[in-house]
Amino acid sequence: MPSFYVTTPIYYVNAAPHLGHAYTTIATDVMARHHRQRGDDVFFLTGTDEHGEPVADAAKAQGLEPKELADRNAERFQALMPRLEVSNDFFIRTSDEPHKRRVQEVLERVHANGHTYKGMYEGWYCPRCADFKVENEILEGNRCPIHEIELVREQEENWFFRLSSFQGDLERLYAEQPNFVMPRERYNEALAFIQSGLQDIPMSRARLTWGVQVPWDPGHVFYVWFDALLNYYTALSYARDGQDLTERFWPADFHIIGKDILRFHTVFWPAMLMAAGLPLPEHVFVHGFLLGADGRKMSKSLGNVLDPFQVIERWGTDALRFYLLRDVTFGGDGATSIDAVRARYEGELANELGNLASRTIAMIGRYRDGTVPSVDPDPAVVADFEGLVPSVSALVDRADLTPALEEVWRRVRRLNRYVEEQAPWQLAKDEARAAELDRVLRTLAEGLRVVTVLLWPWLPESAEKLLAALGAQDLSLEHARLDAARVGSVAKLEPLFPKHS
RNA sequence: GCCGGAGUAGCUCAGUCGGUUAGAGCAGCGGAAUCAUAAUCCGCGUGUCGGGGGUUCGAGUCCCUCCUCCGGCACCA
Repeated sequence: MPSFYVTTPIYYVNAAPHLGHAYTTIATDVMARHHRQRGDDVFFLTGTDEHGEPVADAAKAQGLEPKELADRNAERFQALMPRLEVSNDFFIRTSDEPHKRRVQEVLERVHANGHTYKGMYEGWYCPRCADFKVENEILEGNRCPIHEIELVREQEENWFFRLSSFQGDLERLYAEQPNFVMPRERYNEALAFIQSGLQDIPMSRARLTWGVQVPWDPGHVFYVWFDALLNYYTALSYARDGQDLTERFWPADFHIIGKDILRFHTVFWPAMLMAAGLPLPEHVFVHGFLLGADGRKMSKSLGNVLDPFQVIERWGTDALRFYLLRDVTFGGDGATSIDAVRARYEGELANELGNLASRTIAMIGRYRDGTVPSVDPDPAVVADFEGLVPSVSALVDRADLTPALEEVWRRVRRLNRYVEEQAPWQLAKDEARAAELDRVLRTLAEGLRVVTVLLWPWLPESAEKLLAALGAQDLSLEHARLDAARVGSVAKLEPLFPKHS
């Protein structure tokens, strides 16, 4: 049984969950569910990133300990998962003790392998924040973005990671594994960055305590990215009590990320693993940004933000999942709006799929008392479904989730067309054509079942409801064929995607 | 400035290695049907494929150049 290990980024607990978090998580969930249907041994990880200065600062501002703030916000992210119908196998928090111990082990190895050194970091420092500021956040006149006071030039002794020494190895990795970073344009972007020359990066902070302690120099904590990236590796060691899943699942098949964190995942992360002597993930897939209806970046001040919870309340979680992966090609940027959600919901989920289910079940009920005739399906439709499963699988393997969905949806449309072509209500009037009607109903029942099984990763809730009505709950792709004859009798079903809600 | 991306029908976009008359969905107009959540199905597009130049028997698809827009430019998570 092939294993499949897929991850979302871990979400920084300084912000509240929003559409962007939902988007990445849903996409990753679709991949995980699809692989489970294939019978793969799947592990799907998500979680929260909790260390670092922003959390420490925010906690201080609210009069809390960092851990208290992290607990509070991590809970909100954990609560998000069931609301999105997300089927993660574990939820990691970087404040977990086993995570911290494992981070120390791995980075101790990086240190022992000679990839670190003590150096001097010099930068603009805010005495009030007790922290360094980076060039692009500094205000005009060299002032702190928070306190607006003048910054001073200061130095701090830090541990550095010899990123520069991995330039050749990284270039080789990119040459040998052209699918290490996908899609192509992101590969180009990452490679261009590598080729432009890599500098060593600080890997510890001396002035901060909210983090993972550097084992060989306890006055320091690791810079948060070193601790955060390692979650993908550490989680496997303690996600299941008394079991270490590392051998079974490492290296990861896919890290799904947004383009805002490209550099960390496509450059620092593989270098870090190389330095620790660990195998590298197969693929980092970088998706785009969801934009406002006006095609601009979503922002509260522009008022163009799509609220995922509003969508869920009005149309349900499946509608959100479907919309996000249907209307915006996964990988690229795309505009989003509540009107577009409604259009997809009514035009496709309700009118096409929902109505196909209603008319199919109703006709089997009306003409055959709810029992699907035991005859062979129509060869013409069988032919149109030929190769569907392999082609969807191949697309999901490349994280082409939008074309994969389109591939299935074409069959939904095919079935509605089939109803019109055959006009079962005409056949029903003529006893002599009973065999034809039998075949049409069988074809529709199985066709509906097959598309529903294939749609399950995108529409888990509705698909399960529909399959229950068809009395065929088997989700495995092995039986996603028209001739599998799984549907025996059908049960009445309320509209799957009601309108006016 | 440098790097990456985008510019294709009213709207949103797809176009893999360059190859038959450039596609889909939506919206619009016309029609058919009545099993169904009045849901479906069929028909209807004279698009300078951002501008210009080049390579080629042949370019939306490769090269050069220009224009417009978006994003990134490392110690911010």
